[in-house]
Amino acid sequence: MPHHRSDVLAHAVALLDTHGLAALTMRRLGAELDVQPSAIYHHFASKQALLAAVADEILARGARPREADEWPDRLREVCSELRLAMLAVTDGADVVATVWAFGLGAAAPVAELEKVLADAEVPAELVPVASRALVHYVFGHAFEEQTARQAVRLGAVERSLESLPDFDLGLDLVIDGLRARVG
Amino acid sequence: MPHHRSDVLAHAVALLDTHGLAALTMRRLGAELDVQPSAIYHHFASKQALLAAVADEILARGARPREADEWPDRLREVCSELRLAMLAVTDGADVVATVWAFGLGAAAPVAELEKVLADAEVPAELVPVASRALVHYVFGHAFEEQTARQAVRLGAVERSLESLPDFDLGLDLVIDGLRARVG
DNA sequence: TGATCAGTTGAACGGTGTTCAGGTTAGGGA
DNA sequence: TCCCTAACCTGAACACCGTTCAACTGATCA
Repeated sequence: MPHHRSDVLAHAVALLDTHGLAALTMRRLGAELDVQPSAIYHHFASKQALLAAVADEILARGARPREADEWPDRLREVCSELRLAMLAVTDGADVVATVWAFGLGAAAPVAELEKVLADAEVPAELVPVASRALVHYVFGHAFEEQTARQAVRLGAVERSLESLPDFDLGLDLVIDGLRARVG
Repeated sequence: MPHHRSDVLAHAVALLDTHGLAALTMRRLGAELDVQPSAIYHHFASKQALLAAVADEILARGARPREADEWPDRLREVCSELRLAMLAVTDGADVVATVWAFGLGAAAPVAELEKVLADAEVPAELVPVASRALVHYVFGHAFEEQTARQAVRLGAVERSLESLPDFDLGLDLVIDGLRARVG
């Protein structure tokens, strides 16, 4: 029974979530689809392209409505959505951050951050700086949180998760520094 | 002629710097040392352990004297040293950030950041938050800068490096947010 | 009926990290 | 001088990996 691109993508995300990034190989994904590994290349040009689609799918699944009016809360909304979307899937932060870093996808959140900043009275030269600082913080924090969470789950470490710094607190650090430069 | 652990490490850093992380293979490193790949396992338990040592070596080579008196400048010194150390070696940001994220090494800069913050009048619960926010920013910025730089050098992209956000500006964003919570 | 085309097969290529039993070689104590 | 120990290395193998390619299937549609 032939599969569509969306089937392959869905199985890839499921495999990632249940067994982690290390298990997301072309061979194993092929086995999951009852198909030879080479068949996947009919749907995705390379594993990188597949991972890019997986990253975008992770972000799409984590979409949430926008409600805030003020730009600081708007920034918090975007960053929080990004964080929760990545944390919702095993190794999601790793996949999304890597895909974004190589410019292969996952560009929507940064674009939205830049739009929010531009609509506020943030100086133009600060817009890329601030969006980068925010997204680096979110990626770094989510990756660290997810790694620690999985290390604890596997029993590798007993270090409690309470030692993880609070996400919103660090976010406010950047936002406050930004607020001091507006109006 | 037998090699020492330090020989292997030095060759690994040289290979990384001249040909990039993708070329840092046990087989290739063995060839560089005129030795079988398996010989390397006598000096390092795994490739991960080798990379951890490489990361620490990169940081050690980038050490610079401390001169600042005030804590904000002290934070700038530590972050700048970390950034320059990583940028000094091809794919250095990738290696150091990955090793740190998995808790295998490169812990010194974060420890120093935490010490500087603790010595200042920064509230105790803010110390881990702030050090994480700073280090995530430095890693993210350096990785992005290094990736873009190498893409340009390889002619893959002509996008100029001027579009890269200024490092110090983003750093001040965090430091200012921090300063607002002190004294 | 025949052509088209999305989807798949199965084998192969050239890599990767890692393991392991056994060999070599240099140095120091008896 | 002999022997032993420890450091270091060999060479082959194992179990994977991403990717390519010519050839095959099967449904859709003119």
